[in-house]
Amino acid sequence: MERGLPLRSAAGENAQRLAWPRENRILRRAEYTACYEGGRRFHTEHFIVFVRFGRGESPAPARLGAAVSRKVGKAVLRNRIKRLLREFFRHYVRRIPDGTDIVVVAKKQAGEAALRQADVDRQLGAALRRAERDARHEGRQAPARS
RNA sequence: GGAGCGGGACGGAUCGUCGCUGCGGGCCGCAAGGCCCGGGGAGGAAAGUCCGGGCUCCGCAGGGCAGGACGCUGGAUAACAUCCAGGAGGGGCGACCCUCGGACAGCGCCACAGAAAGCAAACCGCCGCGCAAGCGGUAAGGGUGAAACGGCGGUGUAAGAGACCGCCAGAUGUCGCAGCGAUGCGGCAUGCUCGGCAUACCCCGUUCGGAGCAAGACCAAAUAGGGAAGGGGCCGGCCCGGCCGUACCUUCCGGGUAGGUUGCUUGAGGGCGCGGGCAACCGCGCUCCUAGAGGAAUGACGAUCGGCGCGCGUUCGCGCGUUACAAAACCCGGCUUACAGGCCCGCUCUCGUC
RNA sequence: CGGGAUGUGGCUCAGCUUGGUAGAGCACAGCGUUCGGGACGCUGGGGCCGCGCGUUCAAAUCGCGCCAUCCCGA
Repeated sequence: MERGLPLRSAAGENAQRLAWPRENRILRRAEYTACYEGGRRFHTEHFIVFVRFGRGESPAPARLGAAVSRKVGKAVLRNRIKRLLREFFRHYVRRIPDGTDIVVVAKKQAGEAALRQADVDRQLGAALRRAERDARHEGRQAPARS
């Protein structure tokens, strides 16, 4: 709440719920590509995070997309990493502005390390704070691009 | 006690908080949908995708060739490369394990060594004749090799040889008995003893149509159900044969969709009992319902108790570490591979004690 | 879901069809040449042929099962 991240609702009115329903997911390939090309990129120890503010549509909840390729590991491990990413998003979605798309790509090292939820929270939280700060620094409010 | 063989079943438990999903019920809403409650929610291999089927479409799924797969016998089964029972050969002290058509149908291969590697031959030898060179007779012995034309003993001979005899091993033919059969046991005859490799081609026998749930069906939306070029199309690759017929297919240009429902989980299904069968398995009766996602749900955090290992301790207990492999994607039957731990049953060998 | 290819010295590849000797180029080491280096010449070392089992007298080669990497089609 401090640190400048505004407290917004995830989807609809219920701001108290910590959920991750369908409209909060990035599904289409074109949306992923838009994030890769139009978003800011941040590297953490185990992930590459793309953040794109201000998607522009009127009902625009924040969304998350996870990309975990087969280089990372076998199916069980890949599923677990995706769930850890969703769990982070579920907890932090209230601090993310509406219309923000986040795509997280797992690096190969993510499979080799025994990740815990705390590790994911720390890395992605730091990346999001930097994205928010850079966006304010760049000019006006965060959703400046169109 | 130690070492081992075969088979079977399991593969953490409970609670709290926050989430996901589909089912049932209730409430709100014109609707899309939302909220609340209840009870479900990964595996023995879900894996690799190596076989076999079901199901769906190709109108029907025909004949031949090509190609693939399989390969002792009998049975089980929807089917199989699986399973059960048996046979033969090989390995192991043993429990037990492994392998399986055909080499007088053809085409081939057998390096090096060796005289000679497959049908006939003779390097050193041995024997006879000859002064010698050499000629002839031999295949017992030597040596080479993965493999060398049966083995042992005798008769015989110039020296030798199944040349002949006895026993043994094998081959071929034939007969009898047992068995559904693979095959086994036994008798007789022939001195026949002329190899191996088909997991290289091949031959014989059996078997196989193609695709695959992104199969397929329905609804909705969208576009001019557009233009150009080529090909008649379909029935696994080819041929025959058949069927359909102005549709269909391919490529390019320019556009438009790529949303929802269904298929989707009750099935060659699981458990128990009885009966048949050596068994695999089958039949009958009762009973149970046990994931259905869709860029893809079963997770995160915390607590307690377990299992195993190590240390302190050695009654209790305490601390630390560890708790595997691996994620359903239409569904079954198998195979193969991965796996922390422990559990049960039967059996073998060996050591010690009584 | 369906189909295909490749694993051989440090690197890039031959050899596999038709089984017996693993070879080439670059790289490496030594020597020569040069005042020295490069280039060049000569000599040399280096391989469990991805892993396991099988067939065979004998397997990089043939058969089966795994592992890894890469590429197509829907």
